[in-house]
Amino acid sequence: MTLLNRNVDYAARALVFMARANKPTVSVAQMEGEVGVSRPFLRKTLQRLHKAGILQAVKGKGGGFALARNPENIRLSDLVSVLQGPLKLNDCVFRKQLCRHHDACLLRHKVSGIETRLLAELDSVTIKDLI
Amino acid sequence: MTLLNRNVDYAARALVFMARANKPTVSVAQMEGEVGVSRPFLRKTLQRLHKAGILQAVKGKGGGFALARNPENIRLSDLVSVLQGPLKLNDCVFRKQLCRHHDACLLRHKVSGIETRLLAELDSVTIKDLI
DNA sequence: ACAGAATGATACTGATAGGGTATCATTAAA
DNA sequence: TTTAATGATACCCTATCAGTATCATTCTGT
Ligand code: FES
Ligand code: FES
Repeated sequence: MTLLNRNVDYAARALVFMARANKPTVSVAQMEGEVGVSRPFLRKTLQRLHKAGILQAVKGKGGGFALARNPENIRLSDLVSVLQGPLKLNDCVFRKQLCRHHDACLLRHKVSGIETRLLAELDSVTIKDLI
Repeated sequence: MTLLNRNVDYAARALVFMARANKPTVSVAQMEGEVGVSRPFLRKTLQRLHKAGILQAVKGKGGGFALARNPENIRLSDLVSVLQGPLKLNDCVFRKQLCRHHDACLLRHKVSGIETRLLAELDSVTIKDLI
């Protein structure tokens, strides 16, 4: 199991770079070196964050990306939910009816609690924390 | 991201079933109904747990599987590490050199802390808790 | 007007992991 | 010797991960 996939990894580094840059926009070309991933791939990732409202984008010459919110308002959980999709609960939690005694199931409750606390941890880390 | 895959899900149910059964061994045929998965698949899963020393196995007629340890000594983290492999850290944590400032990296430390606490949670749940 | 630099959108590819089936060998009880 | 069980492999299909390629669009500077 991988907690964070590469997209989240790259995105976090790129966003930290942007937060530090103190410029209206930063182009992918300027970031690729520091982030350590090819330009087209990083671009696709940042486009997804743009669609999700986490980044602003300016097209055309001199354009690029910028944080759409203050760094302290962009959370690791935001990146995860956009780039890895929502945290899927364990199957019996998700698809009810998989086993009987669904409501009383202790595994379900334990796992649900663990996932809630994991999400809270991902929520508690912001881009500002990483600068 | 899925915290627990189906193998872990099925295995947990099967192990709880065995713990409750109070018999020397339980065959896969006896479990498949309660666990809700096909016999060959459940069998493969339990064989892996046997290889890992978590289950005992008795071949031949009347045979089956049994817990190799007391239920309070079999942890959710055991099932996860056998059936999902070890928790892989985020890429930059794992493959050093991916980005510079590796030692000082805050993302790395944050994620590492989150993963440690997640593992501790998986460690704290035993089969006994689920009976 | 035009060239160049940037993102938007989409399609494609290859590798890996998840989820599952099928088959044959081996063991032991009845 | 039949039958019921696990041991060990070899497959298969599908989805996700990771990355590339291409063309369209928009904006700036000359
Ligand atoms: S609800 Fe299915 S394992 Fe608990
Ligand atoms: S060590 Fe690579 S992102 Fe921190």
